[in-house]
Amino acid sequence: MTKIVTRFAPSPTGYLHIGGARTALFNWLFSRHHGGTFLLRIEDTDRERSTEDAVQKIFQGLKWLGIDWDGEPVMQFSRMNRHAEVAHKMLAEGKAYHCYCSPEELEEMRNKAKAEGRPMRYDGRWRDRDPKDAPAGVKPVVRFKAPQIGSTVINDHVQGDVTFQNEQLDDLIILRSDGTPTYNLSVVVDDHDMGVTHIIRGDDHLTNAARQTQLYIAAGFAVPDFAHIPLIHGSDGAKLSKRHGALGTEAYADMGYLPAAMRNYLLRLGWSHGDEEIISTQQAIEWFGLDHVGRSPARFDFVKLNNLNGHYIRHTPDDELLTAALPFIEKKCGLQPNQAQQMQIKAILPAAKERAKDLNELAEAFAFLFAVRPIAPDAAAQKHLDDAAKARIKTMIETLTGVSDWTAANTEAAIRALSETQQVKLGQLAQPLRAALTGKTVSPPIFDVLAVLGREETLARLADAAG
RNA sequence: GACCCCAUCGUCUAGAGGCCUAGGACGUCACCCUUUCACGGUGAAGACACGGGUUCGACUCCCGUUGGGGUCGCCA
Repeated sequence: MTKIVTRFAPSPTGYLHIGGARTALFNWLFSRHHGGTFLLRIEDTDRERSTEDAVQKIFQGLKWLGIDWDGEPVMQFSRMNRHAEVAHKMLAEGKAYHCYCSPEELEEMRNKAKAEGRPMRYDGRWRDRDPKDAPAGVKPVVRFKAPQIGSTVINDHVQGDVTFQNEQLDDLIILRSDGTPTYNLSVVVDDHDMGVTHIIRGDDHLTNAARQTQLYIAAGFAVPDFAHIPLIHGSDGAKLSKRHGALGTEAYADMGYLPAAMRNYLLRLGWSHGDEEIISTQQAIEWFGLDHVGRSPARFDFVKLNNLNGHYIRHTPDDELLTAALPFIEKKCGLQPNQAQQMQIKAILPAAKERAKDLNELAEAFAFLFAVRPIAPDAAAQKHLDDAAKARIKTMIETLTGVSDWTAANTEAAIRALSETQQVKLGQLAQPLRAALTGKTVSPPIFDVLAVLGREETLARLADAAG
């Protein structure tokens, strides 16, 4: 059995978007499952649109997701000469030819085809023409002499056998008039030279697969295995746009998603293993295969991502979670927590992480710790601070002042006792307490809040609220 | 428009002719837990797009219709 080689081949024209991330994940998982190799190739042949910044973003995005690649990334542009070499060989073998059509002529062909309701097909006017007819001063492109009869079939691991009639495919340009290779040629040559055995990529390349198959055959290369995975759609079923989540991975990092959650979400989008939902990366490597990749497009759903992210936040060990949350805490709380402050955060982290769907929410849960007195209650909290509540707070101050050993258990016991003697429900004491101490109606368990705030700060905040 | 692909609860999906009274997860609703919000627990509503075949028997196979998507560049 030959060693499996997969690759991810993005073009560096923007960020690593979510669809690309999933493609990379599938390739990575597939190669890791088979103990194979996963290569990275940057398709930077479009000099106009490719940027170094985008290359770095792709690297960072993959690293964030925890996807590592084998060896150095291949920069496609640097292999231009080799691509051209293959084209020239085809030319010499009569498998390709010079075409002297001007862009205007092509445009005309396109318009005519459109007007007649036909798809644009190059009509092959230079295919068998004598090179002596070449107009002077026109630099020709090189076109591939594609088979005109018969059919080309892709044995796709996801889509099954897909047959294209060769007459549907025209003679594509493999070398531009300036001598540079075009996409389909470059991809074929690179995938062959890199020894890629399995090409796993988006469904949008399915027609390219047919053209590329013809190229593989003409070049005398072995045709690799294909797996065209369905595209990811937006929540409305339409093409994934930015507002749907077609963002770069760094945007997801900023939104406070954990890489593990993202991996799990992306994995389940188009792939399944029975009823399994929470799947560790280790497990994914063990289970992943092309046979359970779905054939229909999936919609990107933030709600489910949030649920998964919440799960991973809850199950991340405190120390690890704190490290991940620190940048968010700095942003939300406006400070870099010192040692003592980190201790405070850690004290309520177990309670806070039960409540957060992302790292931003988690960080917000700590904001009350560092709020400066007097605390400004939000509108909802304000409602719990009416005159009756203030009176109760005054009583609670007296009660709490009597607590000698300031622990959550002791303050709770004191307040519970008070609720009984005063004949009020615990909630009527707890909510004003929460509002006065955190300025919010939602917080970690209130006696944990008292404990972490400490006696002095608690009493001071209560005094502020009592007016 | 031509070619190609797809079609199970709102969403992600299980399902390889009888195991399906169609399962799980998210979401929704109800109840329980409870100092808030969460978490957790229990339960409910909720789908095989439609029409023809094939078969003793179709969610599963075939054909068509409808709907959705992709591709039609000297971009990748």
